[in-house]
Amino acid sequence: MLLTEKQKGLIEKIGIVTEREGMQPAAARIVGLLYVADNPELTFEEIVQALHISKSAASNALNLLLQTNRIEYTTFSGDRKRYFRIKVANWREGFAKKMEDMTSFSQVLQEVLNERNPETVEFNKNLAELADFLKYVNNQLPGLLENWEKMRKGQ
Amino acid sequence: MLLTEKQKGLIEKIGIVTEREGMQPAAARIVGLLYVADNPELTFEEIVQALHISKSAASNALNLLLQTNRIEYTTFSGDRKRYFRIKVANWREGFAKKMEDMTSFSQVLQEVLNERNPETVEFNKNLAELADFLKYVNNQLPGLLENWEKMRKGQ
DNA sequence: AATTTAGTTCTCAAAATTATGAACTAAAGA
DNA sequence: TCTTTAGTTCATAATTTTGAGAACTAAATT
Repeated sequence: MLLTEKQKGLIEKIGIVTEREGMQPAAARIVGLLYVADNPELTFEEIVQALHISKSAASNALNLLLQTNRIEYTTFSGDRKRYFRIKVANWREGFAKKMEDMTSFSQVLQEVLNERNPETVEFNKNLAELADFLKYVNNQLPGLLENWEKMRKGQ
Repeated sequence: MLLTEKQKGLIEKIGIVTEREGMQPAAARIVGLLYVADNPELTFEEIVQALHISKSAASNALNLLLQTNRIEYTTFSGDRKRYFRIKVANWREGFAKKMEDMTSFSQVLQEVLNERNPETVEFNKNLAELADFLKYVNNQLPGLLENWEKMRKGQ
């Protein structure tokens, strides 16, 4: 596979963002590659060769990405290879996941609040505010998604 | 400082969330401690003792947290100690930061889109959708914050 | 049955991250 | 000026993470 310098740069950029989200380096590069490559369906070998990583690194990273639902693959009859691709149509799920994380953090804050020394009034007030805001955002986000869908259709 | 089992558990929970956000372990536990401790203003030594970490670990972690604007400290005249506390009133800033991250990812996706093979129509469509949604959410979130403030005042 | 091949697993090494403890600094107080 | 103390820095140790390469597996092909 041929990658332009521009493409390599973008893979790096996406890789860095994805790493910051907690992905390991090899997996993060694979994500970048699958976003950028001319053909969005790549085989195991193409990935290994494009990123200059070992088969074991590729195998581990691909399985991790499959487990975390960030990629998927298809096969074709009479061809043993798997064709991996980013689940880009899947971003709604990823979005939902982030919301869950937020909710659960809000709940931890609520728990903290229940345990807190009641004498630290100002501090507790701020904490309660934060917990409440997180809850609010969480409630509002699904509506935001709906509105966006509507707006799209409207156009 | 005396910590109940419940408090220790909460420090751990917050620590794990904070680590997942990219903080190093010691810093993440300090964050947890400052949320949970009865007194939300702790000295260097109290932190060292409460978390059983070395002075150097505490020093590094506290400076990291100061730099990233997650904590601050006050001093009192005639007392050389610094009293560290979570910038919990500061969550709006943290929120803004997350939004920026989102925007910049949306921009990377836009760049990817500009470079993409135009023949992969479906893929490109999904990508464009994602980029557009991120942009949309970004535009809407400030209004969400405003509405929340209004709602608060209204109550 | 032997071979090819897509991918996995295992062992181990390299690299990066994190933490320790001791020595040090600098301001304050005696 | 000597001592105390809050915090820093440095060398280095421990731990974790990551990746390589070779051996292996299992299905398909010959």
